[in-house]
Amino acid sequence: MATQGQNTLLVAANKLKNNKIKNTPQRQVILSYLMTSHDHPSIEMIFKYVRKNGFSVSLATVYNTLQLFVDHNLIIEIAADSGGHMRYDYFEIPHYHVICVNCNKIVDVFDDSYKKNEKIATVETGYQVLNSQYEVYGICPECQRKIKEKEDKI
Amino acid sequence: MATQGQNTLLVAANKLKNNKIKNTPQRQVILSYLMTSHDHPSIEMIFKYVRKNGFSVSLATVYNTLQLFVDHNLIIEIAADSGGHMRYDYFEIPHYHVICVNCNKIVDVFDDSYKKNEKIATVETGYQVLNSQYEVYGICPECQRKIKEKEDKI
DNA sequence: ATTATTGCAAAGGCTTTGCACTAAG
DNA sequence: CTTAGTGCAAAGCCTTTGCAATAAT
Repeated sequence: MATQGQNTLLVAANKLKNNKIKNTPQRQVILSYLMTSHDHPSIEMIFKYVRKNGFSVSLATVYNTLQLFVDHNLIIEIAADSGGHMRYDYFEIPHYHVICVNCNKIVDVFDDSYKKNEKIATVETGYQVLNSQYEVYGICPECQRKIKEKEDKI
Repeated sequence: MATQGQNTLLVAANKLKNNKIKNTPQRQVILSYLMTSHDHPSIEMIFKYVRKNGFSVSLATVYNTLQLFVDHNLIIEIAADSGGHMRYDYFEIPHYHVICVNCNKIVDVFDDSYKKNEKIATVETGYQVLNSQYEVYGICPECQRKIKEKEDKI
């Protein structure tokens, strides 16, 4: 988790301006974090990150800001991890998430073929489809190794 | 939401026995509800349903029981609806969910083609894939109608 | 100058926990 | 008979809310 560079803050500031969202330091930092990291952070991770980078924030502001970004379709909420926490992700390019059920690590797969199912869903249900999400659950390579080590000891 | 028939309770009881889960009235009713309804109920819906059918339950038991069923892969948790509540679904035949962002109504689509992406995910990430979920968000036909009526009035 | 955002602290709501009672195998 | 499940109430945790201070355009 590197310290926020000045330039990514400017990119975020521009994104806010384009979306007619009032610029505040908190919003810039939160958005730039979501844009540049692949952490898929939780509320708490975002809260800590902003403070670690020398900005003031309250949890209330983090909640407000994320809701605002979701409403503007800048980011998406990802289904709760196994601790029951929502995770957030900047969502410009369609992709899906592969989630480790052991350590909750989330990685992206940039393949939008899952979106094809939206057409089928429209026809089958009559719903006016707005978007869709695909999530894969499994065990990450690191946890596979750890589990194997444990088993070998027995 | 029809009253629970005796036979579906027996089916549920058998399912529990096959999974070596101790049979209790609460578990039978909850499982039979999930097996036969297409409600994709929330915790609260399940709680009310069980009491409405003349059985005693506490919320703690509902939470315990659902966790138990999830652990035994009898049911799945569906991502929170817009009220932030988890929804539960009996999951024997692969299918995905189409969720109304307005009224939270959930319908099934019995098409398992989304599962194909699991192979891609395995290759791309090295994760040992256990399962995957696909969710489509949109507006149900009924809400489309309601929204149209409102607009026509303006 | 005007309007929106921030942040604190308190309130709210959902979920979990501990423990005594009761039921299942 | 032994082990496990249920249910109540209390505790815990996350999220939301109200309002005064502050910052953005």
